[in-house]
Amino acid sequence: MSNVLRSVSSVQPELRQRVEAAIRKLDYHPNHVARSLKSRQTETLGMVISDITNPFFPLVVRGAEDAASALGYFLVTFNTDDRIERERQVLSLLRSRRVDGVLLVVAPNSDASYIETLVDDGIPIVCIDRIPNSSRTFDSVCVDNVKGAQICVQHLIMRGHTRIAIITGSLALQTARERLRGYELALAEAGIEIDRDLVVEGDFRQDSGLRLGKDLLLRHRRPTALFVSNGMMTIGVLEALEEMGLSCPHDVALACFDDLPFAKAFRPHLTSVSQPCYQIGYQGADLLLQRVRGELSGQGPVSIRLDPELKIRESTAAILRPNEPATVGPHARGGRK
Amino acid sequence: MSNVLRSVSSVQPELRQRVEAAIRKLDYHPNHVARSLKSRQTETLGMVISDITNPFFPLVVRGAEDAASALGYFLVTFNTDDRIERERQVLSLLRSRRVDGVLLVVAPNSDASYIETLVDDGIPIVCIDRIPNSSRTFDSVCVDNVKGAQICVQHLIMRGHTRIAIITGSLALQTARERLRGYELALAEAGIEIDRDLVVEGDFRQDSGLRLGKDLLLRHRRPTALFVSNGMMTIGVLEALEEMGLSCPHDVALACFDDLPFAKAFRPHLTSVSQPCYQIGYQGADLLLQRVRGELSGQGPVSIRLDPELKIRESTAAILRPNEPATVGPHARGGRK
DNA sequence: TTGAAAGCGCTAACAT
DNA sequence: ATGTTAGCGCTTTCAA
Repeated sequence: MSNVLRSVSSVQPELRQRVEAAIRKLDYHPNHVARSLKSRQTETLGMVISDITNPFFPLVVRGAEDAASALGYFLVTFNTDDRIERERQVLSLLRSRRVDGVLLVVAPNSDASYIETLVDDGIPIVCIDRIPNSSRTFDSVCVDNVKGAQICVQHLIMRGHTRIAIITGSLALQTARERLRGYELALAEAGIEIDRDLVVEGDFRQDSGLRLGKDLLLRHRRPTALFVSNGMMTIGVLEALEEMGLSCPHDVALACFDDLPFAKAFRPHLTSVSQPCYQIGYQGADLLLQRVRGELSGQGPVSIRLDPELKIRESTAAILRPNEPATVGPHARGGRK
Repeated sequence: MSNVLRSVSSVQPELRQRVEAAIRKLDYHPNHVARSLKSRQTETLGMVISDITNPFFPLVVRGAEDAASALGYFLVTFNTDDRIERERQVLSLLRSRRVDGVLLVVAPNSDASYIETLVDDGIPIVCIDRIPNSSRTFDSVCVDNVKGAQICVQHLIMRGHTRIAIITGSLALQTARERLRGYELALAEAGIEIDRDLVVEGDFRQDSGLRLGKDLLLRHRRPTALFVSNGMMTIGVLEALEEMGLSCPHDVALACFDDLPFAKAFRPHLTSVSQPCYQIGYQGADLLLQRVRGELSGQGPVSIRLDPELKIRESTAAILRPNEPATVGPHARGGRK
C-alpha cells in the first residue's frame, strides 16, 4: 500500500493492477495538501482585482481562470475596492497561504515597495490592466492605452468635432495618464489647441462620471463631444444626459474607453474603445504560470501590450442639421455591421 | 524557537517578547499548508458556477467572496458553462484538493448522485440559484421563482395585457419550471386561459432569446407582451426587436426575470424581477461556513428562499393609442423614482 | 523491481 | 511554564 509508485515505468503489470484495485476499493483520493507541503508548490494562483462587479473584470477573470484551469491550478480571487490597506492585507494573506504567484490589478497610490518585497521573496507577480508607479518594472499585461484613446479621439475629430472634452481617471494611475496622453496626441496632430477647461479629472467610478458629466454639459459653451476614460464613468455620464433631458448623439457625441456589456442591445449604441479583456486575463495568467514554473528563469520583466479596437457606433454618428451638410454619408446612422 | 506557543495563556511576557522579536528578525511567515495538513482543514471553499461572464453572477460571487473573506477563507471559482462533464471534473478536483465545502450552481441535467456522494463523504455542499433534480434535499439558497414570475405577470395583466407570451428556460431546471409555474398562476387567477402556443422553451442563453423572440414576434396574431425568464435571453429578445425594427413598449411590452447591469442607464428601461444576487452569494457562503464549522451539526438540510422584487420601468408602460384611453395616468411613462 | 524511511512545517499531547 | 516529539500524507532517496 505504501508504494503507490504512480506512473513510474518499472512496475510489473501484476503489481500495478493490485494497487489500482486497492485504490478503487478504498475510494482513495490523493491528498493534495500533503503533496503541496512536500513539493512546496500549492498549484494555486491569487488574483487581486478591484471589483468583480465592475463589468470590465468578469471577462478578465474568466480568461485567467481558463488559463489556470488548463494546467490544474486554482485561481483565488479577491476584491480590494481599490483600497490600499485591503490590497496589503490580501497580499500578505496570499503569501502566508503560499500561493505560487499573483495576478494583480494594483490600486491607485499603492505602495510598490510591498510588491517588490513579494517578488524578491520568490512570489512572482504579474500586473494586469494597470502598472504600479515604481522605478522598477514588473511583468505586465496591459492594453495600449495611448493608442486606444488616440484612435478614438481621432475618430471624433474626423466627425468634425473640435470642442472635445475628456473625463480622465485618477491621474495617480498610469493607465489614466496614458489615456489622457492619447487624447492630447490626437488633438495635437490635428492642430487643435488643447483647452484645459475641457480636461476634467474623475476617478474611474460612476459617481464622478455623473458629476463631471453634468458639469461639462452645463457649460455655457458646451463641448460638442465627450471622451470618457472608462466604462463606469460613462454610465454616470449617461445618467447625467438623462437627468438633463439631453440626447446622444443629437445634443452631444459620446465615446468611451471600455466596452459596456450588451452595448449592442441597448440605446444609445456607444462608440467605444474595446479592450481584449479575455486576452488580458488569459495572457496574464499564462505569463505568470511560465514564471511560476521556471520557464522564464533568468529573463527580466516581460511587458505585453495588447491592441485595443475602436468600435464605431451611433453615439458618434454625424448629425444632420439644417444648413449643415452631413460630413459622412452612408455611416450617418452609426456603424452596425 | 520550536515553541511558538502562540496565544497560549501561560507564557511569561519575557519569553513572548523574545519569540516575537525572533519572528520579526527572521521574517517568519507561518506555513498555512502545513497547518492544513495537520488540521485537515484547508479554509478554502470551492464555488462552481456556469459562467462569470453572465451578468447574473458577478454580484453573487462578490457576496460569497465577502462572506468567505470575513472568516479568512479562500474562495476558488470555476466556470462549467453548464457542461456536466466539466462539473463532474471540477467537483472531483475540489475533493482531491480537500476544500472544506462547495457552493454549487448545478448544471442542467446534472447527476445528483454525484453530489450526494460528496456530501456523504463529508464535503458539505450548498446549492445556490438552482436546485438539483433529486429526491434528496440539499442545503440551498434561492430566490422565490414562482412568486417573482407571478408578480411580474400580474403586473402585465394589470397593464391590460391578455395575450402574454413566455420564453422559459430549459425545463430540465427546477428554476425554469418554477418561473413557468408563476406565469401560469398569474394567468389562472386572472381567469385568462393559457394558450400553449404562447409558451416556448428556451435554454437561458442569448441565442434562444433571439430565435424564440423572432418566432413570437412574427406570429400572425402577435402577443402584446413578452415575459422572458432570464436576463441573457432578454438580450436576445432585444436583438430580435432591433432586427425587426420594432420598438418597446410601443409595439410590444417586455418584462423579464433578472436585472440587467445598468438597466437605468440604457434604453429601453426594462421592467424586471430583481433578484437579491449579493444576498444569494453571501447567505449561501454563510450557510456553507456554518456547516463547515460544525455549527449546524445534526441539523437537516436548510432551504433559504429569498424574496424577489419587481422593478417597474418603461418597457411595460401603458401606451396611448388613438381611441384608447390610458389605463393608468401618472405612471404611463414608466416608474422612474 | 519493490519496500522502507526520512522529512516538509505545523499542532497537540506529553515530559520535564 | 517551557521544551520535546509524534504524526498529518505525500515524495524522494536509498536499501533490499
